[in-house]
Amino acid sequence: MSTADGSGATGTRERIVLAASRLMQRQGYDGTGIKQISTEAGATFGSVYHFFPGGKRELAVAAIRHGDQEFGDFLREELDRVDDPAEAVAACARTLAAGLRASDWTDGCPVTATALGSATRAPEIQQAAAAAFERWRGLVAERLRRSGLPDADARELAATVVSALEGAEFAAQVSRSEEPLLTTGRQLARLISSYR
Amino acid sequence: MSTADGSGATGTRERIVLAASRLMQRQGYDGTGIKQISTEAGATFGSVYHFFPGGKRELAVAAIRHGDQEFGDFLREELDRVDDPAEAVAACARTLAAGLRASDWTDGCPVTATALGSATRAPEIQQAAAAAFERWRGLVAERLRRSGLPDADARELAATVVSALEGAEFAAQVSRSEEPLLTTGRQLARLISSYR
DNA sequence: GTCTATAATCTGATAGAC
DNA sequence: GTCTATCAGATTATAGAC
Repeated sequence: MSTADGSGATGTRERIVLAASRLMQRQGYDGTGIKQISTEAGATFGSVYHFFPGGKRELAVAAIRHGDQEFGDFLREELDRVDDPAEAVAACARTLAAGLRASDWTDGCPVTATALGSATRAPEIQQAAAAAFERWRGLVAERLRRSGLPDADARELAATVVSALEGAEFAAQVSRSEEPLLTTGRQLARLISSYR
Repeated sequence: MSTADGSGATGTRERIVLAASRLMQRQGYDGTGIKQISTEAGATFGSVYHFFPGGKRELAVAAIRHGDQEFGDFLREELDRVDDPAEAVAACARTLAAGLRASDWTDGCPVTATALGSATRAPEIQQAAAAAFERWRGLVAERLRRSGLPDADARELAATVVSALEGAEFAAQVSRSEEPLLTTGRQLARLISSYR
């Protein structure tokens, strides 16, 4: 279900956000033009400014919020698949690695590329990215608490897991190799296991 | 000593590379113009193309190589300051956090921002970034081996340390908080200690 | 809501004088 | 090696017809 009303139909606004998210994920904020976004979305140039009067900045914030949702859903699903939380985090890393390879190393984190570089100029973008990281940390922490970890430990571990996965995904992307993600996943599992 | 010949004088070429590295670190590849680089370097527009006939791409590769050197030197120095390798990695994270705050959260990793987004279009840039990560992993692994860790463990840990520090630095940058780096540093220290 | 035309500006890159 | 002028194209954004 990709629409708000659940009808399955994709409105113009939604297609624009989706295209912006995908393109900025690969090319960054400054590397992606509004013209390219509108073309990819099958919308006209004017439609973009009709739905996003704030222009590129407003569109980037919407794209980051979309990536926030997307990666959050991934984390929730993947972490619930396996009983052992340490093994669940390692599985996350493996799935991310497979996805990265499947996209020929182009589709990294949907938030990182968009926020990096534009953050200093646009506070709204930086804040949207910060909110995404905060939410992801919360999701992982919740999962760890559910496994019996004390709140303080769960929060520390969650922050480490999100940061490490983020960095490993970028390392894997530029190295064009699954190794950094797989290795980091294994070591994160070991770290989590040490708390029990 | 910032010059190749050790004289201390800064040539035009070197000033251009330095300015490019700093600006791309903050604004990314596409967000940084050659005009801005030449102005910041105190050089003329034509000088840039005199030293870098390959244009912006060639300049970006030189900027990444400079960042590679810079962060490599930092790692080497910082890791040699403390005897215990686990504590040394935590100290690295603390120093990075302090530097990030001191720059008002603008100066993240000198390689990440430059490579992200431009990597798909320019293979030379992606390769330069991959080489940087590889070198950093080697430096950390060497330090861990020197502390008595078996080669296999040292390599796994080194890859994890570099990825995690990278991700934590970005998380700290967008969150405008030292917390992600400090937390990740503590947990990496715990992980390393668990190997002994 | 959709679409086109256009304004105003900026970009990377080149040529050539000094 | 330094500097300036300039080209051709792309960029964000706006105006207004339909």
